[in-house]
Amino acid sequence: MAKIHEVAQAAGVSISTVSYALSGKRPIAPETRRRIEEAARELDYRPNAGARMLAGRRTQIFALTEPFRADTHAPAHMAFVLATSIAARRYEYDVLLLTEEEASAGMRRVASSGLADAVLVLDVAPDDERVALARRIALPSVFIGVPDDHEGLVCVDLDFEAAAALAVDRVTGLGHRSIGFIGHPPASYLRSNFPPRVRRGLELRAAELGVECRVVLPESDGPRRASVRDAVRSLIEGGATALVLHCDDTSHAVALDELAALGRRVPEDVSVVSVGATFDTSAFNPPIDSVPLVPSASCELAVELAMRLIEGDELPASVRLIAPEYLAHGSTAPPPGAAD
Amino acid sequence: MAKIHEVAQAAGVSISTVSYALSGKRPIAPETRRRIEEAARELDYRPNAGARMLAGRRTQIFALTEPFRADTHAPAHMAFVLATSIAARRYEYDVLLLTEEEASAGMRRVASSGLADAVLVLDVAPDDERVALARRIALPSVFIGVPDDHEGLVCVDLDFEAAAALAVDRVTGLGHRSIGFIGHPPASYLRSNFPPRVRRGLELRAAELGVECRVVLPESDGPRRASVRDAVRSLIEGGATALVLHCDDTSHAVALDELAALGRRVPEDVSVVSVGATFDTSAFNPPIDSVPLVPSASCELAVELAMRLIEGDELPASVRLIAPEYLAHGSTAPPPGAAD
DNA sequence: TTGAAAGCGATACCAG
DNA sequence: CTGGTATCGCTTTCAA
Repeated sequence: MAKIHEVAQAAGVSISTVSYALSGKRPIAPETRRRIEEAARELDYRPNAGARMLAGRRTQIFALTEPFRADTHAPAHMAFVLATSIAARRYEYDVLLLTEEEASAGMRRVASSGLADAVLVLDVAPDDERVALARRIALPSVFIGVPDDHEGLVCVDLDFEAAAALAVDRVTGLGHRSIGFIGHPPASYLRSNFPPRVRRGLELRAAELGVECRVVLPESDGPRRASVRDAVRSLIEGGATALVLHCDDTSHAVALDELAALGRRVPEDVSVVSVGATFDTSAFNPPIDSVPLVPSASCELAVELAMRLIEGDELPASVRLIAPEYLAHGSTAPPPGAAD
Repeated sequence: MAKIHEVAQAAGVSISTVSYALSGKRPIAPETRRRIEEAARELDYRPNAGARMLAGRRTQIFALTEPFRADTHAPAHMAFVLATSIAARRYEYDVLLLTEEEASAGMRRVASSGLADAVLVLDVAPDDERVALARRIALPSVFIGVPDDHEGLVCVDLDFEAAAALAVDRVTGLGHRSIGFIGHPPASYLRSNFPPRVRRGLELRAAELGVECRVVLPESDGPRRASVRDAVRSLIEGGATALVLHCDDTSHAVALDELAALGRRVPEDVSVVSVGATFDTSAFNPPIDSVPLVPSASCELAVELAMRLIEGDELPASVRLIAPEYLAHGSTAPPPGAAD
């Protein structure tokens, strides 16, 4: 824990010169800068965090609020936390965790104690209580996800509707006229904001294109994942030649397994596309086409917006939807019997 | 962001009195204290974090290092992070996240900038590089998990060997003479420190008691989780009347499913005990006895030890193993054909 | 291009 | 039981 004073002494300059040399906030003679940097390195000097916060009116910390809900999907959630942390480090920011009940009380606490410069809101619910809080506190905040009432907020998210539409476009373009959709469990459509958006995007585009579309929302637990299997079977037997999946990784695996059990090959007999997955769909057997939800994309944008808010930029409150991308892995083809 | 000065003014006292009243570090007249507390509440006053760190030489922050490894089990990991955060809040501490490459570089950074008062080390590998770091930095650290070389460190963990032994004791006490063990995938036994400890505890106690014990370490992915199913089948056909499980939740479900498929009832035909699970084994069908790994137990102890280190207590470097507990849920019974 | 010194907002010592 | 004030280590204005 060397202090700036020691660095100054070692380099034979004043402390203000050290500060400026290290922050780059004003020009320093090359030779002086060299001596300072060397001294700093030798002493393993880093500005004291507390002193910096106090004098610099910058904490270099983001508060990340994440209410681990009962139905939070752990792997996806972890990916977002990790992506946020990595994005933050690019700006020399650290991440402070606010969990559970603390996700709200903590926001207030952090705001009034000046522990963070901005709040990043994760795992957003449609009627999220953090919306009201974000409006009241002094800190800028960015939502990763879109609550129902988002007036005056800065939100970032994948354009889930466009993502679903992209999947529909793909298989429709290949000639499919009947699409089966396997979604999350029904309860998710009430608690989370994105499942309905995927569904809506799918149904809207299907209607626009005049293709048939059947939706099933199976429970994703239970013995042998029976309801996912049932869903696959009923959709296939109902004539679907393309399956669009928006569910967890295990349900993906079960669905593919059931297709195999039914003797349907992918993509020769059935085309399959995954929408909004955070896991690697190319690792399945066979690899599955995907319109993924990329945590780093959302989190990098969120962090960038947060930085601009911190710097005082007046960002227009708005929902920034990230354009989806289609990743082909060979799981789609024209439907069986299609004229080439 | 009210300051102490405003509170003092509102309450008609000096700022030092406000500070003392709020920190409780010296006696204050009841009436004075009342006025101060009211003023603080009305102004939503909280001491500025930076100023507090600087003047008080306490950051009220724990750094939590967690290198999201590729094979990190997300739900378990999340449970530990959450438990740590909750335990920390009991002492009015916040948690700063250090992930990825930052898990090491971040430790150094946080130590030399005085951003945290202590480091909590999660997801410990047998040959963890953070061990060497912990020895070099000025901050106290507590490991949640036990690295191979833990000399001079304070470590906290479940007594996995005792946990496994407890499971063996249970079924042996009921009359079982042949135990089947289904563990994590083989790779985990190299990368993590606890799977080998469970296995060792199991085999040791089985040997002591003179009961047969067969170990299978199935891959936990793959279509239909075939290797878990194979494991169950081969163990049962090999004569095992009791199954000890130390694997992820899905593998548990698959194993139970396979038992059902084989027509074996639990516990009438086969007894089942789970060891080291962080998930709720009573939610399976049927509910499964468990010697659980309780994140809150480990994390609360770790935080308590960290607090004592921060306060300057000279704790002896040591591995604190938490005694396991057996939770009965009705999945064990005497083996079929046992004389009552 | 550099230095001196005034804060930043608490804590805690020294007085009274 | 309460107040004044030095101090924490840095950033940043003001001056040279």
